[in-house]
Amino acid sequence: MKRISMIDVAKAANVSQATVSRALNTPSRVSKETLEKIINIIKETNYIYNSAAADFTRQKKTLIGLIVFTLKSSIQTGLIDGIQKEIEKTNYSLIIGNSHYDPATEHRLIQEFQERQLAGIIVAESTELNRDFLRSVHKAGIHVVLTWDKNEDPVLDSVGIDNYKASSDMTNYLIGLGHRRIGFIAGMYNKIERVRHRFEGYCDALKAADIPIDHKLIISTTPSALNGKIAMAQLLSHDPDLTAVFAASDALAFGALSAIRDKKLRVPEDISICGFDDAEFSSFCSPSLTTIHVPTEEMGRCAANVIVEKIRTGKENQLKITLDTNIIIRDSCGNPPHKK
Amino acid sequence: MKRISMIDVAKAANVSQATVSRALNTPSRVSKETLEKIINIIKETNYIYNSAAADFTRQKKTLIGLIVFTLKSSIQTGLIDGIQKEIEKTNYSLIIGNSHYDPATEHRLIQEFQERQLAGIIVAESTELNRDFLRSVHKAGIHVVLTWDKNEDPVLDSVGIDNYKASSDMTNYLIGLGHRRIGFIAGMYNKIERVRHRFEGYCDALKAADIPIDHKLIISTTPSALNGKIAMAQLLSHDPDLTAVFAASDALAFGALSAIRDKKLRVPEDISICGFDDAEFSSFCSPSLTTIHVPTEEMGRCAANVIVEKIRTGKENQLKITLDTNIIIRDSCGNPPHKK
DNA sequence: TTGAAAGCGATACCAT
DNA sequence: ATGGTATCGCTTTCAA
Repeated sequence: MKRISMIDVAKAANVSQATVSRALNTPSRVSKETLEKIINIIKETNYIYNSAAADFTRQKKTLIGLIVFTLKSSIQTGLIDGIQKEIEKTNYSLIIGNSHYDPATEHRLIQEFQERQLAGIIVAESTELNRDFLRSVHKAGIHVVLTWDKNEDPVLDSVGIDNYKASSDMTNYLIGLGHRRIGFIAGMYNKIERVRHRFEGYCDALKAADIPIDHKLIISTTPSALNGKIAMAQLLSHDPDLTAVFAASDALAFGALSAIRDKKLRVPEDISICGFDDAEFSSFCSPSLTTIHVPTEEMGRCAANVIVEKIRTGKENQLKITLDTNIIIRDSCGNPPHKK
Repeated sequence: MKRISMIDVAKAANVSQATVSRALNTPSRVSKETLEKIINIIKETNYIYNSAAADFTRQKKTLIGLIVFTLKSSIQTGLIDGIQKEIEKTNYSLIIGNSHYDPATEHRLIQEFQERQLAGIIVAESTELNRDFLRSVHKAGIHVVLTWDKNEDPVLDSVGIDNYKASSDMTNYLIGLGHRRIGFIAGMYNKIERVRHRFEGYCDALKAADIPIDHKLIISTTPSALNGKIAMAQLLSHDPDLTAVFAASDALAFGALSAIRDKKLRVPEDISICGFDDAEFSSFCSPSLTTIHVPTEEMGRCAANVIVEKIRTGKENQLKITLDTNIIIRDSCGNPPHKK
């Protein structure tokens, strides 16, 4: 049993294939009777329109690709959700690739997306290693939007937040509370630009306050509650003078809280903790977490809108959008304990 | 500037297009010199292989669709991550649709996927309303795998867990601890099959223990920490006799813990709480959460493998796979307090 | 309003 | 090992 195609419908309706195509795409350009006849035949025959063939003929895909580092994070999920919500309003669909923090995988995904002739690619955090490649893809006519970080790329569009500033603001907040020995737990800042910017924000804020940077207080790890707990336990056992820790993601901060409880210390009386992201759980944990709110969903929506707009208009102007973040003060930070 | 196509490469290399195609797909069937020549030309000309056109010609797509109810849940994320990890080992790509709990949207997505000629569709929780449609899609040659629930569908494959049994086991555990007034907070069991099965498991366990079902103790809401908190606050203010609450998702349970803290009650001394899912945060919150471990990632991997296998072999045998769940006992459940 | 026909970019069968 | 060519299912110009 062969699959029914447009030509079969045309024959059955005694019209040309062109007319069937018009009936489906621009019904206003077909007479009422013909339209009705065609619609009926389609129903009778269970004809399924082949949008893949249409894309092929039109020489343009209706797919947009998204590349993320990981899917296991509420933060990425918020972004994806936002992107999805905007994309689904259009006739585009979203195709997702996961690079697992690996530049080579990311490269492969970009190439694959290019070969699939996608209309556009949103990259949540490309490593700088692939920037040249992305620029060449962009030059070849596929729209590219970088997201997550306020980005200096001279060619590519970007939609992100100012990770550096948010991080330095938060560090200053801790300094303002009186802390001098402030630990820092973060993702892999050697690999991920936005995390590096957070790290730089932390360092520069300390420098500006004449606090020396102590590398024993800095831990880089894969962001997860478990790793946050491990990192915090390590800091606590090595550094009795520590009075505050800035965890550059809420998942890490959440795990850190658990390590502190295990040591029978109190937050914020004995030690202050703050996070970065404003994940859903952060306002419900105990104590609730002081953190930086990141508008992940809005960021996703914005990135999606930018790329759809670019695809539709074909404009070449570069767009750089930076969304605001702000410190959400809750219960996990306070003044440092008095020296014993 | 026109895009370079295979025919251009062929001309430049003084061979036929067929040879270029062979060079790319089955290099062993091309002489060494020819192959080399072609490779060079490709590099020089920056030719990009058009896999969309190849899919079209071959009459089969290399895309697999996934439909989820929501992306905002670590549970869905685990599933997606698992699917992704297996899919990316193959030459298929994953395209994601979000139905937002809406059957009509789900219907639209299924249709869209069918029109895109996808090789297969994984549906994380279709509403039963769309089962007929899915069966027709399956009949039309697109492989379909249902996931999340042990499923009785007579035609479609499924990979899931036994939500009913897990839920009744957990309820029995609470009953075994001595609880008689057990609240239940869950997602929308009227709309989602797996949640309904959890609800039925709870009800049947109570019945079996001769505990009457009290609808004032049952709340249905959208799963999130916030809603869990709201629901728990409501239960606490209406029902002073309540000694335990079974939240049918960890996010709800997490919010419930927060509501209990606000009332200055202790867990588990005053009230026991258990969840469902075993989300990452559940072992790090305070108290750590007794819950049901769901192998989301494995479920995703398994669903992906099933669909890829079906696509490749074209086999028609129906597969029903049920993965095991188990109760993870942590610190949030205990015996009920003594009657005052 | 409708039809005829070219074309999109590859694959794959059949020859040579 | 290589080439010629029909073909996939649709869109789109040009004519009628």
